[in-house]
Amino acid sequence: MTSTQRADSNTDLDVGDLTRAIENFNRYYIRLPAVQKLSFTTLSVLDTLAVSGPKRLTELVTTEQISQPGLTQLVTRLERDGLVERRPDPTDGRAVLVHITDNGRKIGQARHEDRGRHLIPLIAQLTPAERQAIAAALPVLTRLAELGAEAGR
Amino acid sequence: MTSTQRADSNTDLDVGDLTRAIENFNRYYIRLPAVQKLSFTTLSVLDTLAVSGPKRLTELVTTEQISQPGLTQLVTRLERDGLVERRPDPTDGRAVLVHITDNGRKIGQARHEDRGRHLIPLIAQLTPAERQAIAAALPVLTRLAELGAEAGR
DNA sequence: AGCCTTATATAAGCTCCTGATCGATCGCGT
DNA sequence: ACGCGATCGATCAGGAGCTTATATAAGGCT
Repeated sequence: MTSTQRADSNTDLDVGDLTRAIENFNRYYIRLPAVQKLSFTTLSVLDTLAVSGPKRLTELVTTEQISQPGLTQLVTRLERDGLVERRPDPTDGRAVLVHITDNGRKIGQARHEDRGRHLIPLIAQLTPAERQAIAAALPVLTRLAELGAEAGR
Repeated sequence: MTSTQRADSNTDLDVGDLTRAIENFNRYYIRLPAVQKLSFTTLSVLDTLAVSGPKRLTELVTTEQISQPGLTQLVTRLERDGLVERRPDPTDGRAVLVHITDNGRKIGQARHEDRGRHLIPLIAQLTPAERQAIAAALPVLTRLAELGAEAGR
């Protein structure tokens, strides 16, 4: 296990170490049994709407990795299931604003809480120092994600 | 945003904070543009084989979230594309051992390296202290994943 | 008004998944 | 050694969800 990429020569954070750790963790985390079987794209759209508020279809197309017709169909299914609502955009007669409903929000929350429930017994097995290390890193991880989101625009 | 679940009353690591940070990061990380369009399941199987070595179909069925017929078909496609090989299990005439090929390994490696490449400029924007915090947490994150993998058995 | 552009919807076709079922092989009890 | 239930993997029919190509409708410029 040797690391090949260095972000900066005078730091001890190795990119290879980071991606490896993230992927190790996700290998476990992502495969946690799903409460409700929903496709990755579906969850991604609901998550985006929950975080960023109502969006046009075209806006969603740019953030989600799906074609525009695919998204139209997905939103139709989500609307049928009562997870989102289509509302006309008052400022543009062509556009549609997709709003998440309370039920739609619950989907993401339930998954979030369920995953938390799985992690509790694992965290209990860590030493206080280990818990401290993770806790200290979390804000930075979020900041990294924000930097990434900005870079993507 | 208040946290509701505490793993332990005398630690500062909150489960809600952890899942939220992980999900924030993944929201960015998972949506990095894919070099090659492959389904989530496909990548998951290749990853499992790369990490754990040759496996029976039935073993894979338990770790991947897919049905047995679905896996048989997936392995058939992967074999057609030269990413895995089916070999008979010498100890069991019914079983088949799925081996990953060099080309199959390259898929995961390419994605891994590509994601690292995306992270480098982000990491460069962090302060040394922030980098330090992440670096210190990585081994713990990996340990958490290991604990989770054990608990899942 | 005419025409190009933008936003969404529809249509046809393909890929990949699921449940049901089948043939082959294993391992165990007698 | 034989028979029988259990296990392993494959096949098949059907369906969900994606893609590309194209249609419809509204915006906006000249």
